[in-house]
Amino acid sequence: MISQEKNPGNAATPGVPVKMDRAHPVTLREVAEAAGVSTATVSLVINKKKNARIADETRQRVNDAIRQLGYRPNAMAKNLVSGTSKFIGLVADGVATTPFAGQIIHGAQDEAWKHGYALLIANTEGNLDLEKDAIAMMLEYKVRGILYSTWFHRPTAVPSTLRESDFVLVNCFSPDSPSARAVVPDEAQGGQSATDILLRGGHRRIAFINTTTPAPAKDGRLAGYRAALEAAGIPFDPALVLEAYPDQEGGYGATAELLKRDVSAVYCYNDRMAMGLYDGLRENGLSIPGDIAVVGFDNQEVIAAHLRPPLSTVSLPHYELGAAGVRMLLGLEAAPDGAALKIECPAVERASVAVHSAA
Amino acid sequence: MISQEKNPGNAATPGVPVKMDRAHPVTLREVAEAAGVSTATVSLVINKKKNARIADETRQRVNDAIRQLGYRPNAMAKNLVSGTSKFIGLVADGVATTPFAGQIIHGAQDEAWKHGYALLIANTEGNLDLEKDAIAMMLEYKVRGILYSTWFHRPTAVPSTLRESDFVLVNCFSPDSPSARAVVPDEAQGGQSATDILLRGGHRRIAFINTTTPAPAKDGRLAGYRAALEAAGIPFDPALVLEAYPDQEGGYGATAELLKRDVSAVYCYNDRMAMGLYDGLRENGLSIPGDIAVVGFDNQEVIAAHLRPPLSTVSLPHYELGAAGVRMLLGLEAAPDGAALKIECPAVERASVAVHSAA
DNA sequence: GTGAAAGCGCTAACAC
DNA sequence: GTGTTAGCGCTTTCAC
Repeated sequence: MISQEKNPGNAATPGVPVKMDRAHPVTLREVAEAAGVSTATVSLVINKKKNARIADETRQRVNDAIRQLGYRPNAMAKNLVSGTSKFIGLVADGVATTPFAGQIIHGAQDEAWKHGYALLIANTEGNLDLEKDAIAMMLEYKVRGILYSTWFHRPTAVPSTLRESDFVLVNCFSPDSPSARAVVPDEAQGGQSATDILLRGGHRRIAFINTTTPAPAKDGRLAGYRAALEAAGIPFDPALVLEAYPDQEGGYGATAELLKRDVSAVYCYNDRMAMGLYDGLRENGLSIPGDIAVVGFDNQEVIAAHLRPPLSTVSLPHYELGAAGVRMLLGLEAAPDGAALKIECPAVERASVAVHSAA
Repeated sequence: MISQEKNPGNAATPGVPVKMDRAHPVTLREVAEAAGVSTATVSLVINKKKNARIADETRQRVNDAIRQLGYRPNAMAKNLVSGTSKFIGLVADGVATTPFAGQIIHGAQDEAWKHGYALLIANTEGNLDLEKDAIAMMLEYKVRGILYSTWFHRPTAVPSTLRESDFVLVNCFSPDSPSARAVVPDEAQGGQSATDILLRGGHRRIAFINTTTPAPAKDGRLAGYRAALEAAGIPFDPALVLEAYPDQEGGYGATAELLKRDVSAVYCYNDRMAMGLYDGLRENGLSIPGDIAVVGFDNQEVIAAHLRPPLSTVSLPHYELGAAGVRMLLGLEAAPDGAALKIECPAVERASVAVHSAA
């Protein structure tokens, strides 16, 4: 066991609060005694109450005592009195696990903090018992509300205990209780933006390598592709839509099929597929974007920004998802139509699509 | 504003706890009244006190009342009484931001949970004011202790307020206060393991592309490389150590220099460099691992596992760092020598090094 | 201007 | 076996 003093050498540093190393932390009552006033007065000073008619001299004495003793308010006591805590819970099925989705935590934490709330997190890794316990814990801490988030965009069931509190679904939605508030990425708009990058590059025959796995993203990204084509007056050709497993190997494996399609550009379901496709294309002696232009989806930084050439793609707005979740929870924002709030997936243009020489 | 009832249709579902939609949640006192016993009895039943001599029939009535009313204990009140909370704070300078370091949160959360603690997190993004506020908040919530973590392994200063609580440095260490408990990755062992993979592959002339940026990792990984060589009886040749910026571009850019060295294997400071090097090698018509074997460091999943060929590397144990941090904080584990606890960086062998045909 | 006192929801002595 | 009661540290009327 390592010995570790809590306040080494404070006594030797004049002017610095000297916190006694007592078992019990300094209480408001002790501050009051030290300042020779009542606890009520100290409370008023601390909370800077508007109509607090406190003599400047008194206020001064109290503040001195606070500094002297190194007083820290006890948030538990505070919350007990007020009945509500300043916590927002975040239960995640794996956002901490997966690389970029940690941004949901980040966005939620920033936004929560901005409004004076602290984040209480729980990673359930999909374990339902754990999830139940996590929610119970948050309920017991009287959280202001709970953000229930999934690491990839998908439908989900709302755990019944979640209803004992305010809650917002983040990156997921509940088909069973459509009235539940939710915030999700706008997959269709993203798919359209991705396709638009290619369209702006002058391409007309554009393939889409979709995923084989069913998901809102699969449908949404395809819908966006079709919408973009339609807006550009290009007829949809089902033959140009391939499917593959959504990772590097899938993208690589789709190369041969793709090359039979005689296209000048490809939009991949995600960046990982694009990464695999890069390899496949290269092996066939094709250059990007010269011979074929490529866009991905997700903007998975480690990959997209550093492939050669850097990959144009569309960003999955995890940070915004977390932040918007908090705002919805706090009633600062709502979906216009009462359905899920859709967050934009912004295009990120890099070098995998040549700039169109305006012909 | 969306209307959202908290307990839709409960009244229609017999057998399910009917939680009134009252402003005030159900209290222990109300449970006591409903069950016709005193609050003390209810408290005893809830906390399953060992020496609680409660009639089975009474216990039954209490439990029924609890279920009936949908009672949830108020953790704030509980903690107020006990004086300590069941929180562990985690302040991070960016673990939620960077891809894989979110695992620190994950590991800490799992381990904390295992011991009955909840995680209170704060991402400071390096902002010192925010950091101070975050620590203050945690102190006010009377956390059991604080994990102070950095997103990459580095020396750090210990904020003075941190000393008001128990704390453990995670993924960082304090040169100024060596007595502060800390847990860090074992870079030297990792470097040695990485080099060993190559050695076992039968390689003798092994280059090391180190980073240009000063960091414990830079020194440690080099030391490990030298130790492995020495253990294998291979003299250290400074000419085989190159330096480059630690990303894809850096690795790619180092290709030319590397090829002048006439080596059969390369150990890269990190996976991103290895990824860039793959491109460089390929452009020079060299195959991996046939012409040249490569190992990386970090085991950045999205990259390492999906390059072609998949990259052999060494894992940065972020999850373990977080978990060990919690254990140290709780006094369940300590560094043997009182210095920083070093966590192993396990080798992850994939296909970028050929298996040695035992000659 | 400031203090006394009630009470937030719970636990733990100590009665009976 | 079970009830009474005194706080935990704080906020908040309401007196003075």
